[in-house]
Amino acid sequence: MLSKEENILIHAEQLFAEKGFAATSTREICKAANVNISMIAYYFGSKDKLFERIFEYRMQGGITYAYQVLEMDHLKTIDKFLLIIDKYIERVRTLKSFYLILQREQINNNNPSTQKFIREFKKNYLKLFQEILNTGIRKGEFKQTPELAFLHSTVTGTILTSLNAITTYKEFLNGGEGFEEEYITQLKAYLKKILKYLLGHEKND
Amino acid sequence: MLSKEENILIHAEQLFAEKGFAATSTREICKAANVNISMIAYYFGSKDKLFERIFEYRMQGGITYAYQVLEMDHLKTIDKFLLIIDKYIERVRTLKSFYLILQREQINNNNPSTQKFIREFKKNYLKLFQEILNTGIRKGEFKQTPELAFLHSTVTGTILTSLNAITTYKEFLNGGEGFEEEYITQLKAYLKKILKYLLGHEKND
Amino acid sequence: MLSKEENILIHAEQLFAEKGFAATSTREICKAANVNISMIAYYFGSKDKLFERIFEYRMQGGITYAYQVLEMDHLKTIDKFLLIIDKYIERVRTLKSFYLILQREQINNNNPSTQKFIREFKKNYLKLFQEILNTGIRKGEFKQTPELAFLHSTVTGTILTSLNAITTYKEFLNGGEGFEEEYITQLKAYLKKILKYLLGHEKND
Amino acid sequence: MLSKEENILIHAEQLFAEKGFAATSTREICKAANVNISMIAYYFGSKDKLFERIFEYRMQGGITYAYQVLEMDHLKTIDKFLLIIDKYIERVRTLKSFYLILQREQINNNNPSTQKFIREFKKNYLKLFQEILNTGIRKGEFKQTPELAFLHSTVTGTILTSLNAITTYKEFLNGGEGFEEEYITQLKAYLKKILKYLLGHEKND
DNA sequence: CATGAATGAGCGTTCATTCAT
DNA sequence: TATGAATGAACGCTCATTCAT
Repeated sequence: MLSKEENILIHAEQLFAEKGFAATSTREICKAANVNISMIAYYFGSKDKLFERIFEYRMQGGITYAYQVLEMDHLKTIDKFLLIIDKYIERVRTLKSFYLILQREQINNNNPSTQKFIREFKKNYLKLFQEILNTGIRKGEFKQTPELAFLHSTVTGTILTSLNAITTYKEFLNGGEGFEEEYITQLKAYLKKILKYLLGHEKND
Repeated sequence: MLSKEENILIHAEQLFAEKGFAATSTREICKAANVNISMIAYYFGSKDKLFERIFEYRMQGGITYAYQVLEMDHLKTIDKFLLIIDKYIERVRTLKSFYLILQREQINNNNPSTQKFIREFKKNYLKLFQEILNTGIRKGEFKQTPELAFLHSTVTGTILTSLNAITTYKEFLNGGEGFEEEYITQLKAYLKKILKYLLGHEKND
Repeated sequence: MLSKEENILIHAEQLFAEKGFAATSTREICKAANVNISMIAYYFGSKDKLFERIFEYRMQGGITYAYQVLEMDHLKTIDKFLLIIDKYIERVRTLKSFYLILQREQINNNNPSTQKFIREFKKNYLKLFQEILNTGIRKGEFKQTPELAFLHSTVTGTILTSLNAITTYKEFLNGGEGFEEEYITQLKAYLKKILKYLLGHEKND
Repeated sequence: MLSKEENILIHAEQLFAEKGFAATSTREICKAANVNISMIAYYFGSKDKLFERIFEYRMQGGITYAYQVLEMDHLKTIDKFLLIIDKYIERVRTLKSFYLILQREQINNNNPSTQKFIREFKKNYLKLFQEILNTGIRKGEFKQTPELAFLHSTVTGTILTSLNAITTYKEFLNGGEGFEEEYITQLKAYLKKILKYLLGHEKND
């Protein structure tokens, strides 16, 4: 059972994802959440702070799983990387609305308080990627490393773009029942292939 | 010399790019364009129609260059592809504001009239890519083709993500004077490498 | 030690004095009094009733001292009058906040319940003044009496205006330490002089 | 014929006078002035600025008449003073609403922008009074001068208090038709008497 | 003679748009 | 293919108050 506060948060997130922050009115959110118009001020202080709270709520613990994976000593570095990417894909799919907001905020640059979050978030991912590359190189598993910025752009760009456009692609390709799951499986395989190539990893599957 | 109408269009585009459609007021646009407050209604009918007009204005002839390239018979298919991508990168950089709007609108799904444009735009690119792949395969230049959706996601995702985040990357990498041009050159080389690999193209540079 | 109820009362009085009734929120009062937000409804019923209660609280026994003075048979009537005025000045200074509220309410005429209080209060003072004048005339101490309304206006008008503006005057006259006490002493002497003149009282000091 | 702007101004002044600034809503003002709810923002920018504009509108040229009187060389100083006071009384009666607002603002001290006006206004009056006193003394017409602050308090305090309370006094004194005009005449005579006494002026009427 | 979450009306203001010229 | 005054709906938010505990 959701608390009233979380209830507002979830509905706000969904509407912000669909329409954007400015185009979503507090009245709309409250109507969707079936709460009184003054509850946003009551629980969050303001519309802006509600927006920030969504970021706090969704970003906490976002990257911790990745570091747990890094410590799994029985795995090869490439598999750690692929596992982290799988996890990232799952996260984007689960927190679909939030990742739409996140992408939009990366395009905007007029909300200082969320920019701070996003910048930190992005730098954490860049550090993580760097660490993986270093490990792979040190262990002799990776023969080369591409420019970090481009590797990151390809991984996140491919994942987000392909997930965003899934319905367009489905339509273009006349996909039917079960399209999405098959699509995700293929996406993972596709990324695996690209990464192995980019990192100069020996092929063994 | 810009016509009054174009003058409004350009300023509107810039503001929409910076702040989003809903967060930009018509007053703001008119102030920026230094025109009377009722000029938007006068020239475009409404704020919504002004927005659509930006799409019409910027999207016309967007893909025609690509088809001219396709007809350059002296070029190898892979080089045609790379030329088209280079041209696309230039276009994104030149029409920076518009591509920010475009990306945001791809995330939104609440503006039917622009969705129509975007969907058409995207399908045109998918068709173009398909055509290139077919040609390359037919001529024996490409040994394999990845799933169209993923290829498209990687190309546009990598380009847009890396261009959007250029300042973040510059900061993260402590880049100085001339960073951007070097960055673009490297991006093109990086994409060339990935594409050649994905298409099973023989290495010759 | 103040009761919780009085605690609210005192803080409300101070805030109403500083900002006016309408501009002071119940939240503000409760915060200042460090009590729960529903305590005003609990103790007083409503914000309006709290305001009325301040009037009841401060006006009770306001004029009783004056009637005690009237019975001091060893005093000359003029001295009774001056004693009452001194006492009034002290009262205005002690209940500074309340007298600010009172003055403002005399200007307003949109609060029926406080208007009732004020009208009664003012009439009591007019009656008191009338009684003093009658006594003085009867005893042959006063040779003349000015129009009651004007006498009252001069006494209260001079006192309240000069006390309200004390900081402005201090600034205008470059007053230093001890300015206020000296100012009050002079004010009393000034009023004494005027009253003796207006009442045709023989000078003897 | 009033301009729309002045129309709003006059109705706002009246409502502010009756109920105070905070207790008067912009909707109320617009309803009274029979204009659209957004006209306040349109003409004045905000409710606060409308309030300030009332001050600018009413205070301009407030004291100029007094200085014209000062230059009437055929008049005795005491008559100049009395003429200025008569003019002041007329002004208070004509701009009744504004003087109610003014008095309330003198009690409040939480509106910096009007405080500035009022402080200046008051200091101008104090200077004027000072000038009159100096002239009277220099010419030998005045034998003494009371403390400026008290003289000012008595003059303005008596006038404003007696004018504010006119209905209360009328009620208390069972006044009928023509009460007010008679009351004003008596007030002027009363002030004349007090002033002559306070200034040590020879009696000649 | 207490609490604090919750309410809904109303606040000042901004919005895209319309209208008379 | 112009103007700017004017409109009324909607905005985010604050208000005094209520209600279940």
